[in-house]
Amino acid sequence: MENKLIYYIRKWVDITDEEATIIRSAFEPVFIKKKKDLLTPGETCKYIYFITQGCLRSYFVDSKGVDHIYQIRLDNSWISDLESFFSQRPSKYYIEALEDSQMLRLSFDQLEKLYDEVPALERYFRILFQKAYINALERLNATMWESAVDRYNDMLKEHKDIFQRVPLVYIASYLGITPESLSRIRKKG
Amino acid sequence: MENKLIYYIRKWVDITDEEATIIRSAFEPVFIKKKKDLLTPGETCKYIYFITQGCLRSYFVDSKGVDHIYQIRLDNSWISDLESFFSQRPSKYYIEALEDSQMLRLSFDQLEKLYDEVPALERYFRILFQKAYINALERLNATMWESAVDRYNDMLKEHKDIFQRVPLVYIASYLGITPESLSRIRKKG
DNA sequence: TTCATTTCTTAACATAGGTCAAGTGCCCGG
DNA sequence: CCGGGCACTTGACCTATGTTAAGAAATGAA
Repeated sequence: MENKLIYYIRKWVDITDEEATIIRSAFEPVFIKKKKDLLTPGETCKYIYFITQGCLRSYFVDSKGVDHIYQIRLDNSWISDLESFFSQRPSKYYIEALEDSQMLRLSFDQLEKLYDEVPALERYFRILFQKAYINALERLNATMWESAVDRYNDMLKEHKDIFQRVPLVYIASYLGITPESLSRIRKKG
Repeated sequence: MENKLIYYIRKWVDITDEEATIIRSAFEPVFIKKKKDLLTPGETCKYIYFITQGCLRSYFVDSKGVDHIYQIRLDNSWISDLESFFSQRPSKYYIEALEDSQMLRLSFDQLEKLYDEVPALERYFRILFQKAYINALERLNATMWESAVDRYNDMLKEHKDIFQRVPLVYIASYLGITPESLSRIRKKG
């Protein structure tokens, strides 16, 4: 399980076996049951999580009580509320398991320590955030300027795996539309 | 001019005077006239730019010939097409000066070299991308779930400086609406 | 100072997607 | 193996924002 993490880190940066050992020991395995929350609003996000198995969503609830999902993450990716995590201040978001999930978590202090001990890890996160940022801008452009139909088709093409594991209500929210609209889009396609 | 850059870097990471000197000498000053392009689609983005004075926009042109602006940047911030820059492949975007602008530019190779010579700079960019990513997600949530009126008011509050320097057509595009809509919103408010 | 261009506004009409309400099917816990 | 509540669909109607078209106001180059 920790080796999976090392495997994914090594896709982007070189780390020695000694460094790998240091990294492995800084993480702590955690398990969460479907429908349970990893984070709730008001709480400070103490960890970043590497998902080794499972599926989670991040969302906020508006004044009318409606969920708005901005992230759905599957195995071998990271999840957290970075805003809360890096500022160590209360979060606005929920993070909830959509399946029973296994993760490796790393605390804020451990991460700061690791950056000094293993500079390659700081490079890894630099690359990770860089890619995440580029991605977020792409998604921003798509939500601003593409129709719901196009966004749906793009998602079908690039994230078929999510469709096989996540109820359509959540996918609709992630796409920025209502379940009713998604249903109509699917009917035509 | 280079000192301004060092000043802004030191807001986030500690660097020695020696390191500052190395950094300064890796950048090259450039000037661009209003309405001129720093980057056009098809071209590979060879530099990241720190704006010391001026204002620029990043945008793409859709199949109907309409501009869609996703970034407006003023003095003391960075601009580039990171997707093209980091992959060193052709860009999809324009970057254009909205005012006569002065910048410091850093090439891809120079940056890679700097990361090794000055690890604190890699930390700086890790933090920069991290913040940019958090920001992009906030903006994504806003465009998905807030009305145009709310987004306009948020922007008025947080980027009043842009309103004083940039024509409303561009601000409308940045907000994801038409100039006509923005005009109506302003009439009421 | 003048003319051309760019910027901004207004109004009438069009449409994508939201809202509300109801109904079907099906999964899972007891 | 039953029953309640999710998950999904459908239809009628609504609204925010886009589209088209025109003109007024501001800016800037000659």
